[in-house]
Amino acid sequence: MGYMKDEGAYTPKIFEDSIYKTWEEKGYFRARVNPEKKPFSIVMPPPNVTSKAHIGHGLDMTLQDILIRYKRMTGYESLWLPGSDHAAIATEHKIVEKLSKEGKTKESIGREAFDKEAWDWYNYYGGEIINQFKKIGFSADWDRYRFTMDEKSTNAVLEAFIRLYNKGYIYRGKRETNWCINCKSVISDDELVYSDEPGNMWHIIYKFSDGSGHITVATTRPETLYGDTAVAVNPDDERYKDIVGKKVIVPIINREIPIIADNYVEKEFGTGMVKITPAHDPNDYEVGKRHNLEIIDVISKEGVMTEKAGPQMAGLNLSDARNKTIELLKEQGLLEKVEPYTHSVCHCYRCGTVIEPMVTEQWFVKMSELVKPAIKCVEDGSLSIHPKRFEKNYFHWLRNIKDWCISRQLWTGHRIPIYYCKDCDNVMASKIKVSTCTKCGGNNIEQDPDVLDTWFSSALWPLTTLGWPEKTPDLDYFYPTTVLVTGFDILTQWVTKMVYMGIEEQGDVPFKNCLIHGLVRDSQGRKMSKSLGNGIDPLDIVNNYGADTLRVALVKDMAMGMDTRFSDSKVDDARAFINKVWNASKFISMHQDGVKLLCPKSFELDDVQKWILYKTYEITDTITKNFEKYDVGIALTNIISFTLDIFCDWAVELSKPAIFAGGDSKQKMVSVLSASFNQILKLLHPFIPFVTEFIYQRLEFQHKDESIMISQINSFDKFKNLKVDAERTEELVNLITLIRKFKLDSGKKSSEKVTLCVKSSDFIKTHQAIIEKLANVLLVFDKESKGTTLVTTVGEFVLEEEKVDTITQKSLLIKDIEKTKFEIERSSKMLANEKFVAKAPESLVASEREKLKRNEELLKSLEEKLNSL
RNA sequence: GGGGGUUUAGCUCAGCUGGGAGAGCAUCUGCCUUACAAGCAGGCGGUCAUAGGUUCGAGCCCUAUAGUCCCCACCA
Repeated sequence: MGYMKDEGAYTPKIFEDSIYKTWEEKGYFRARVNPEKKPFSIVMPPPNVTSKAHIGHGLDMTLQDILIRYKRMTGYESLWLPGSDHAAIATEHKIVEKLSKEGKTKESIGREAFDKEAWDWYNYYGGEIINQFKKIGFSADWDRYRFTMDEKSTNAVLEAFIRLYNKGYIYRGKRETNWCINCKSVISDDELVYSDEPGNMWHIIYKFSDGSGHITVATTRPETLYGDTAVAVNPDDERYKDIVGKKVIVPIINREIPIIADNYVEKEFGTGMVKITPAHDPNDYEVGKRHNLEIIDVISKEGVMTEKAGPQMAGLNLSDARNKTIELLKEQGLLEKVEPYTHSVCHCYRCGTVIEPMVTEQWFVKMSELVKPAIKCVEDGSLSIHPKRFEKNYFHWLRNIKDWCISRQLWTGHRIPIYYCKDCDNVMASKIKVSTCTKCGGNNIEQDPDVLDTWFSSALWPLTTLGWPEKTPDLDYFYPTTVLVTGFDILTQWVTKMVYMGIEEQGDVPFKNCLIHGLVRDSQGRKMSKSLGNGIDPLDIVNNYGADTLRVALVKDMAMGMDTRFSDSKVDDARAFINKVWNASKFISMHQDGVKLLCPKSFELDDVQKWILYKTYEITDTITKNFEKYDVGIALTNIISFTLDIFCDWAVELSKPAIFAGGDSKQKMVSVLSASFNQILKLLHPFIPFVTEFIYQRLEFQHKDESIMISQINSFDKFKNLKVDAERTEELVNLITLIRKFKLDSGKKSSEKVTLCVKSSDFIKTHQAIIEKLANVLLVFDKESKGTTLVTTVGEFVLEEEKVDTITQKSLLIKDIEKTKFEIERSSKMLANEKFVAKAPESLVASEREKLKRNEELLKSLEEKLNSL
């Protein structure tokens, strides 16, 4: 088995692809309904079908894969359910773009041909991101791959719509909505992006209709004045008390409108007077409703002025309309002043176009009732959000929720299953195409032209992927799923929607836990964005350094819910770590050569072996606890530092004398090291699946499965009781460190083998070989010698020299004495405090007493030594 | 305007139900010691943002202040 000796350094390229292929062929990713095991399930947040994997997917999916793999190895039936999303607006944009290059429009080819285009698009891109995910090692059950537009999903979406419609939760209504004149669709409040932009505040004169003077109103959008139906003041505003109820004339179109009083107006802002344009401002719309004002829409859905704006404006685009309006106002002397003013403008999240508030007819989901159980399930703990603080965001969102606008004026997506009879105005909801009116029997039927918001299907995702609305065994076994992993940015956007839909349609939460992580930022802490060009392609990292390196670089040092930075140095760090594991495996492999492994329980263990096994138990326990808390990043840090600081730095080094001795002692030591390393590989596997599998296949273990992926992590608690014995090795480790430092302090090179004289003792004799090798010294027992001396709790070590270096010796002793005195003082102070002794835990007091005693003894020896000089 | 996060070594960040301040990188000093120079051994470096409070004991809990970041609402 010595074939790894010559394989050199860690080179993931050689094995990652073929390992993944084997896993897939063996069907290890597949989950099935298995009553023998407890289910653990995660529904993958579906990436856009047309997108490429970015570093954010990298983190999100890696976290999920880590959980899935860990649970698979700890006795659960582990299902990771993958899929992708049709991302209506994004896809529609791209198709329209493509058509326009071909000189076509969607209208020119018609709805049916457009659907075909969309499907071509999905199919063209469909596999791409999934293949990328496979490169990163994700162990999703690809056989269950689903798409939000596939037949089953579509059926589920229509089913849910109709159920909600029939229960009265879905209604159609005219509302002030956010209109994107580029997408030619309404977008929801959640899809707005605000940005502060410089503009002007125009102060416009409105004359009283009775000729008794004028008022001045300030506006940032003069072109909307044609839609004004009132001017409002605050009812408590003393300045304007007398004019409420009077009429003013809207400039240019010379329409008469009333002055009204409404609390919405702030006295201090601007002139304290607001022109009210219900058709094109959400607040004005509300004011208009309260005062029964007429709604005059002066901007069309195409973004041009309508005829209602008057003959001079009709047909102009918005910026021309504004310029023309200003010009006319100036001519008529109705523009009092202009001042620069920065205000926040909302844009379409997709195309960046400025949003026009507009009254349109849309479909809505009524939220007031749906939201109640969604709030309750987090309050009562049937759904836990990790970290807990994100509950606040969750509650705040749901408690302030508005009805959800679910219709989009697009062609991409699920078409709303509502049919209108043109003859009798009957409205019918149906999954299948309606051709005859259920009321009048007429055949003049039209389907609603709109499609559903993409989030509507996303909201149902945990249900649809498990087969809902059918009562499938999957749904029965895996629902509610165990945990949903996602970034905090879509906690409110998506998570809340799944929760209330899941409860409404299936009577239970869609997932019992929700794990929230942060954003991946660049090395300077900036968001990664196309415009900055600071994005990192995860596949580049995979190609250059391996998938395992990418995964570690993403997850290490990451605290859940916090943003994390990604940088070259993290990649280097990750790679260095994996290389270390690789080298450790070479060491083990080399010494396994010709050795028949024994079960560590089958022979008498020495101190070092007990320590190795106990420490392995301890790390297993720590990792288990952190996984239970979903502290994945901390679990990784734990296992990394165990591998480096405990296993590589000490276990391997401590084992060398026994191994080099050969024979029986080698056999036992290699058996113990192998058992421990096997456990390390398993604990590491969820994080670095490829390299652990590669190594696992090539090493010998007492119990070895076909693949590490399907092996089980045992608790190792059969070694839990070795704690006390293991402490002797801790002492040994401390001693070696002291001697190493002593050598350097005494002016010796670490490479120089020096002779130390020491009084013989069981402890030192037992570990002589180890001390000599690891500290690079030669121990001579019970020989009188003068020389610089190291005083320790296990004896004095004298550097054999002809002459004592008194200055060095003294300074060393004084340093040690000071340190020890400080320790003694600390312990004494604590123990002198009656309240501490009375109130602190007993074990803590006891260990403090123990320390005090030990240090007092050490101090005595140190002082004796000093006095003797 | 409302809400939340964050502030710990030069840098990036961990830190468990409160019980002696941690890691990596950087830096300094030795060393190619038969797994590993992508390495090993050792060192330097911190008033845990500030001010109070609770406690025998506070990086951790409470209050206030400041810097910084985010979310929500939205300014005519």
